[in-house]
Amino acid sequence: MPPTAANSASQPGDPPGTQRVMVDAGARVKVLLPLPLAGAYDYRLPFDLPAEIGAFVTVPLGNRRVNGVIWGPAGEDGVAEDKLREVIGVHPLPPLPAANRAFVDWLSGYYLAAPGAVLRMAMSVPAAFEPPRTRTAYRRGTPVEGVKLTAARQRVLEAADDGFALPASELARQAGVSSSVVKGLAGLGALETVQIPDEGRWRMPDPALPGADLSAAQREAADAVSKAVEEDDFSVTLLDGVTGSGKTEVYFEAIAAALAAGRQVLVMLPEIALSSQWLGRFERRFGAAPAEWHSDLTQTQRRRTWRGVAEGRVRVVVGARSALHLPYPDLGLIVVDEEHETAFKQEDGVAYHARDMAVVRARLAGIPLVLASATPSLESHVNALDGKYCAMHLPQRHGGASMPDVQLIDITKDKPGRQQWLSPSLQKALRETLDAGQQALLFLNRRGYAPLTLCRTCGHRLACPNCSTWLVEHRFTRSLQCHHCGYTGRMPQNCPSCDDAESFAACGPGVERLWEEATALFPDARGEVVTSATVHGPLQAAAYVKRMANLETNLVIGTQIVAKGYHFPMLTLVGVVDADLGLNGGDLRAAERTYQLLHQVAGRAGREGHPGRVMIQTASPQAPVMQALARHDRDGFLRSELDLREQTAFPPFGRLAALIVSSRDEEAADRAARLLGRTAPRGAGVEVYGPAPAPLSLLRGRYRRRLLLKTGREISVQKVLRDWLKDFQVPSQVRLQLDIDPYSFL
DNA sequence: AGCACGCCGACT
DNA sequence: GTCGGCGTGCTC
Repeated sequence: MPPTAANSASQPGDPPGTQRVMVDAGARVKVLLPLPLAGAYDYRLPFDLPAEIGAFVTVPLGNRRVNGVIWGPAGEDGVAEDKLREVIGVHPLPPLPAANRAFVDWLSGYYLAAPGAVLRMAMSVPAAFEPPRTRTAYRRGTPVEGVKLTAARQRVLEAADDGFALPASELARQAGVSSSVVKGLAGLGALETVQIPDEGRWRMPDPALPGADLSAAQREAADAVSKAVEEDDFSVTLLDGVTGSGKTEVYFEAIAAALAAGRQVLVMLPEIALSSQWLGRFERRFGAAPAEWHSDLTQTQRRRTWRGVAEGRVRVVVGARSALHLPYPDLGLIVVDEEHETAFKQEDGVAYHARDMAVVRARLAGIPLVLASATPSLESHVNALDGKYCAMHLPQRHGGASMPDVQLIDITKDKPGRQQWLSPSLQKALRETLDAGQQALLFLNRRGYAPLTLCRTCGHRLACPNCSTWLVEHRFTRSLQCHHCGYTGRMPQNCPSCDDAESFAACGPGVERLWEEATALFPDARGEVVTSATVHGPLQAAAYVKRMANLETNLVIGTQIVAKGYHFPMLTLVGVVDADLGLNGGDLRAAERTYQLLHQVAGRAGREGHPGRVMIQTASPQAPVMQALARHDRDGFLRSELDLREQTAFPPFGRLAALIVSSRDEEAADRAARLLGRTAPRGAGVEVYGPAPAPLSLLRGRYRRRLLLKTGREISVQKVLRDWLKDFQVPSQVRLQLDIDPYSFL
C-alpha cells in the first residue's frame, strides 16, 4: 500500500461498512488513550507503519505501553517535538468505526467526562488486542502406509478430505464417530495437526424463518418498524403496549429486516442476566442464539464477542448498557426494550443514560431505533407527543387475556394487625386463591427482615459505620447489612450503646418478615422468598421458574426482581404490600417510577384464560398514581405528571445537573461545596440549589454535599457548568462528580 | 488508570 | 540506619 494514500474505502477481509481513511505516513497523529486524561495525546506515526483513523495502536506512555485509538491527524503545533514519541504498532483489527468515534466525542461532551474515560468503555477487553489463542485442529495429512482403515477411520478421512482444519470434536461429529478415532489417526500421522485461531463460532440468525402470527395491530407496527429499517435513516419508533401485547414479536420483525439487509443489530435489555425467557424466544424465532454482553461473562467470552462484533461475524448482540460501546462496523438497528427502566442509567464511573445514548448512537450512525415499553418514560412520551418519535400503540393483550382487576386497599381503614402488614381483605383473597389451587405473589420492595432495628431500652439504632443509613437485619443469613456500601456484620447479642441484652425491636417489614407472617397465616402454603440474593444468576432463576411452573411454589414473596419477565398462567393474585414505599424521598420521578413498577407487578396477575386480580395496599388511595393504577389510566397519569413538570419547569421542560462534592474529611467537603455555592452562576433561566447534605450524607465513608443546577430548556447545562467550574480548583482529597440529567437523587 | 517521586513511622 | 505507607503529580 502506498504510504501516502489519502483514502481507501476498505481492505479485503474488512467487515461490510468499514471505511478506512489513511493517515499520512510519518505524520503526527492524535491518539486517544483509554485513560481519564483531558484529551488525546500526540504521537509520531513511523514512515513504515501505515495506519488509518480509528486504528487500534500501541503507544509508549511513561515507562509502559498502552493501547489506544488514532483519533485523527495532529498538525505540527501540538506538544513540543522533544516530548513526541512514536507509535509502536498497529493491531490487525478493523478500525474503530467513525460512528463509534463520534459517539465517544459526543458522550464526552454531553456528560462532561474525559473522552478517554468514555473510550475506556469501548476498550474494556484488554485481551481483544492480543493475538488470538489457538486450539488444536486436524486436517488431511499425507497418506501413511500400514494404517488399518476401519470403517470409522474411513469416514473421518472422508470428512477431512476437503482440507479444512477442524477441531477433533467437530470432525468426529461430521464423521459420526468419537473424537478418539480422530486423535488416533493423528497419532498415526494420517491426520495432520495444526493450530488454528480460537475465535469462537457464531451461528447466523436466520431472518427467513417464519415469525409469529401477528394480530392486525402487531402487523401494522411490525410493518412500520421494518420499513424504518429499510429506509436506513435515523428514526425513533416508540412501541407502546401493555405486558402481553406482543411487542417482542413486533420488533423481532424489525430485526429480521435488518438481518436480511446484512446489517448488525443491537438489542438492549435492562437486566440481561435474568432474561433467559427472552433468549429462548429469540432462538426459536431466528434459529440461533444472539451474542450476549453483560457483566457476568468470562474474559474469554468477552474477547470472542468483542472481536466477533469488530470483525462483523457477530450479527446480533443482546446486552446491558455496556453493549452500546462495542465496535459495530455495520450496525443497522438498535432496539431498547423496557426503555423506561432506570437500570439504563449508569451511576458509577461516567454517569450516562444508555437509552438516551442509544438515541445518539442511532442518530450518529443514521439508523433506526426502536424503544419498547408498557409504561414509557415521560421523556419518551413527550417526544412521541411532539412528533419526534413515531408512536405505535399495541392496545390489547395478545391472545385475549384480559387486564387484571385492580383494587386499592386503604390500610388506614382496612388495618393489618399489630406488627402485621397484610390487611384482612388481602388475607381473605390469599386464602381464596390458595384454596382454588392457584398461585399468589406478594410484592414488597424491601430485602431482609426489617429495615430498622432499635434498642427498646435506650433507643439506639443500628447504623452503618460507613453510610448515613440504618443496617438491615437479614435473618436467613443471620447478618446485618448495609444495602448501600455492602457492609456486613453479625447481629450483636447486646445493644452496642447500653449493653442491654435482648432489647432489640425490629421496625417495619422486609420480605423475610412478610414470609414469617404469611406462613403463620397460611401454614399449608408452599411459600418462597425471591430476591436478588435468593435467586442469583441464570441457574437459580431457571430453578425458580421451574418450581413456579410445576406449582411446587404457590406463594411468592418477592422484591422487584419478580416484577418482570416471567409469565405463570396459574398466578392469579398479586398483592402489593406497601405501594407508598417508592413515593418518599422527594424524588422527581417517584410517582412515575411507582406507576411503572406497580403496573409491571400487576401485569404478573392472570394470563391465558385465568383472570387475575391485583390488590394494592396504600395509605393514600386518593393519590393520582394510585387512582391511575386502579383505573388503568396510564395516559391520564402521564398527563398529570407532565402538567406538574411543566409548572415546575423540571425535565423535560427544563434541564438538571447535579454536582456531588465528597471527601473523607467532612470539613473539606463542606468548604468546597460552600465555595462552589458562592461562585454559582446566576441569570435568567439559571437556578442553583444548595449546597445541602446529599440525601445520603455519608456514603462508603465519604461525606457528601450536593448542589443542583436547573436551567431552562433552551440553555445548555454543559456550557453553564463549564463556565462555573473553569476556575474552580478541586482541592486534593475532595472529589467532584457531575451528573447530567440526574435520576437518582441520592 | 498506573507508576514514580517524596516525605514520615516500625523493623531486619 | 532502611523498608514501606499512600498523598501528589505526570504521562504525548
